[in-house]
Amino acid sequence: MRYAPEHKEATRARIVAAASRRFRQAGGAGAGIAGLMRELRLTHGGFYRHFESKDQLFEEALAAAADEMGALIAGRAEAAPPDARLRVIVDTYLSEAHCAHPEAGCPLAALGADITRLPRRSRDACQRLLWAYAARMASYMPGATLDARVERAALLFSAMAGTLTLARATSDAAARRRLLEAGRAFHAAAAEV
Amino acid sequence: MRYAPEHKEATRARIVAAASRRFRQAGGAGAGIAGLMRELRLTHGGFYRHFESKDQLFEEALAAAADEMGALIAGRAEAAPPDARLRVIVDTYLSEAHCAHPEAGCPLAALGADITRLPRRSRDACQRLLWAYAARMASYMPGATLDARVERAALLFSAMAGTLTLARATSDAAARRRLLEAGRAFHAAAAEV
DNA sequence: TGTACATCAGTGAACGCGCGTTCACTGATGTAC
DNA sequence: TGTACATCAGTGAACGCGCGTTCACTGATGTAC
Repeated sequence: MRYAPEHKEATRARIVAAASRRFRQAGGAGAGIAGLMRELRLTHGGFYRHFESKDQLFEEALAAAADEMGALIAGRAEAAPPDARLRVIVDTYLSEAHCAHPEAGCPLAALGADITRLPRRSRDACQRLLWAYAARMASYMPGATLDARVERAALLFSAMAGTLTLARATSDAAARRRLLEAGRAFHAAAAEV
Repeated sequence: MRYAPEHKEATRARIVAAASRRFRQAGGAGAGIAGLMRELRLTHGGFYRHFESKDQLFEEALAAAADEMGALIAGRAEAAPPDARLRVIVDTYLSEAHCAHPEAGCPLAALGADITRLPRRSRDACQRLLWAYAARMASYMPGATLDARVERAALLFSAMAGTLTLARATSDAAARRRLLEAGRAFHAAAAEV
């Protein structure tokens, strides 16, 4: 059947949004096209009217995740007084909520290792998205030059992503809470120089 | 045919060693039983004489990787004067060699995200291995109590694992080198308190 | 205004493929008598 | 000492399954005449 002209775009956006969640939840290999389309009450055959390949979807899902996470962090930071922003960023990133919900969280923590294993072409695209995400966070970082602030953002966020991953792998709830709490102090101190 | 009594143990060890490399290289989902056994010039059917499941192999491969990495870091640290050990650890971990060879490197950086997605039973076992790896590194960390040193090791190594993952995802060689170099300074400073 | 045709998002069966796992079998050696 | 049998690491075909991808088809709407 024929649909309204904005219909296709809306479906495409729904696919990207759902994929963004599912990839972060289950990993690049763990989330499949069929299950994704079933969630949206569509059939898997239609997928290729919207995307050339699963890799292309992965890239767009990663972009959406980086946008979402960037907006969340920027929103929290902007709402705080300037001298509290770094601490708010660290506290938000290493919160129990973020730890418990990888599907709504940082793509570097959830998908970083997957990106290292992508074919060259996709890895290049994903890498650019990751660094754009760091660049967006640069304005909240200390540093004399923009380059120094971007570098600082890349270091702080990658470091926090590692600690968040260890926390997510830690099944004991008390140990996980302790690690996150210690991580907030550790990374806040590291971020300040 | 019948084999010498030590033969089975030797084959098992070869499987674990190869799996440890392959999992770190390709990820938990990317490395399969058939390819692994083919590398060892065995057939995949024989695998189940040695292991109950792929998950069990993953646990043992992770243990082997943690042992290997722990021994490498401890060896480098022990060879350095006491007050240089932290810096040697950070320089070794964030070296270009470690970045270029995930298959011989830190299991937290290569497999951390995979561990968060394991079924509960396996995740518990893997989590214990990760924390034992941190505990082994604790003796080189500053801190008043053993708990504080273990926590510091967990924070430093998880943080460095995140930065290493970002470096591995960064396809531009110059940017990767810069990130690793800046990372060595950043994490060395963070580790010292 | 009515009719014929083009469009194209979505359908659902089918493709080949590799996965983890199972199983009947092989055959050299060790053990029992 | 010779013979019959048990052992068991490794073989290779087969299991069902889900994967990414392709494709002939559907059918409501828009367009051309």
